[in-house]
Amino acid sequence: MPAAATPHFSTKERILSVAEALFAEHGFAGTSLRLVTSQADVNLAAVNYHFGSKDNLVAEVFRRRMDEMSRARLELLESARLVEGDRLDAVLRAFIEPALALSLDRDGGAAFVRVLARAYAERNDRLRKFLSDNYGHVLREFSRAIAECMPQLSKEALYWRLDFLAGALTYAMADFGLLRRGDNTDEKSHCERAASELVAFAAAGFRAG
Amino acid sequence: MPAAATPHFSTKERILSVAEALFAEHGFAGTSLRLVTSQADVNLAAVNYHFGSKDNLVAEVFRRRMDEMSRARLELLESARLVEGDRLDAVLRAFIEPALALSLDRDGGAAFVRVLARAYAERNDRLRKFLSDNYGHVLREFSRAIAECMPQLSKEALYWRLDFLAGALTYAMADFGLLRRGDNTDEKSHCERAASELVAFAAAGFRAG
DNA sequence: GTCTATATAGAGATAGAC
DNA sequence: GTCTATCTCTATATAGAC
Repeated sequence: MPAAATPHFSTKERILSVAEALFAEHGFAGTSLRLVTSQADVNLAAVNYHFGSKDNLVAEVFRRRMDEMSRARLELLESARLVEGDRLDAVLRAFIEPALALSLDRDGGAAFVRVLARAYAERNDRLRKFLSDNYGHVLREFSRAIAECMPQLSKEALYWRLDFLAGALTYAMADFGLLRRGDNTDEKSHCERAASELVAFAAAGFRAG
Repeated sequence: MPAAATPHFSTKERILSVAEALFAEHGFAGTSLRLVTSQADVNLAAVNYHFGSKDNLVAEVFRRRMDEMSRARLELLESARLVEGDRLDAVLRAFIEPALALSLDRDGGAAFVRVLARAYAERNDRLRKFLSDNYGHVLREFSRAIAECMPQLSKEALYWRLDFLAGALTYAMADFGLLRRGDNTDEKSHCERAASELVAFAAAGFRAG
């Protein structure tokens, strides 16, 4: 499963894929470059050659997935704006489904969802600034779109509920649940169930009170 | 603010308080024992003397808060069972408010809420087993209580919604939001607002569809 | 119970040959 | 672009004096 088994990818790509999987499993600080390079079957010095530093490697792991996910979210959001009548469900699906798509992606997307959850927990200022600078506008777009669906909702309540949604989405997609679930369902239907449950849960939550 | 300023506490207590704050900020792997001992103003060897290992120190940081929080949750849950009519709001408050109380606690409880969020993101098997073994029964009690409030809800939907609640609670309490909020509210009302918003959001979510 | 000193290992980063 | 070798720093853990 590590990229060592796919030698047709460049050294740089192999490093990124292996780093993503290891960051998901051990965190950023808990993943050494030695572990990354040995699993990627490249030389230890290759990380610094291609990325300059461990911090830059972390940022590149994010950029590779977030650009695509943000594009997908904004595109679906545009479609949702065309929905007649009550658009809240469509807007929420536009936020949730690209994350679902990632977590169904064979090529490491599932690991990246866990990396995202790690990033939330990190107080690392450089990482937070990188994410906020590069992808904060996506959250702001959704904030605006939901506000248009729910004009009677106060700005504070809207922000809280967006936070609740982001937290629930990240946890559920990263499969951090502490209660055990039956293992007789395959990953695909598991994730699709999660997405539709979350859309229903969040839509009701946004419409509350 | 670090416990170095409170020398009336034992070495062991000072280590626990400082470790909690540093784990919240830098994570478990990102926090070295050297940083802990220097900020706690104790000798480097003291950690191994009092706790045996870094892993045991992590576990003790959890035990110190989780025992109390779990007791409070279960006690409030018992009270909620006495509520006439629709108990869902009371049950959810029993789950949410002890976390709120922690995050308002002056003596490091606020840091611990972030440590909890870290624990979710950790795939560390020892830590997950420790938490599941020692505190899993609390979640199971809440699962049962909510099922009693919502007998028409399928078991799968119940588990998903509990996951969404846990995720939303952890994120909101740990203040991980990426959208910026006004800073003109003090911490206490900020947290109380979070709790009441979350109770309303989650109650509507559980009642959905 | 607390200290110094150190054993042992592993980290990130870089220089310079190829 | 990739390698070996190594610098420098830091980590956890422990032994043994006080």
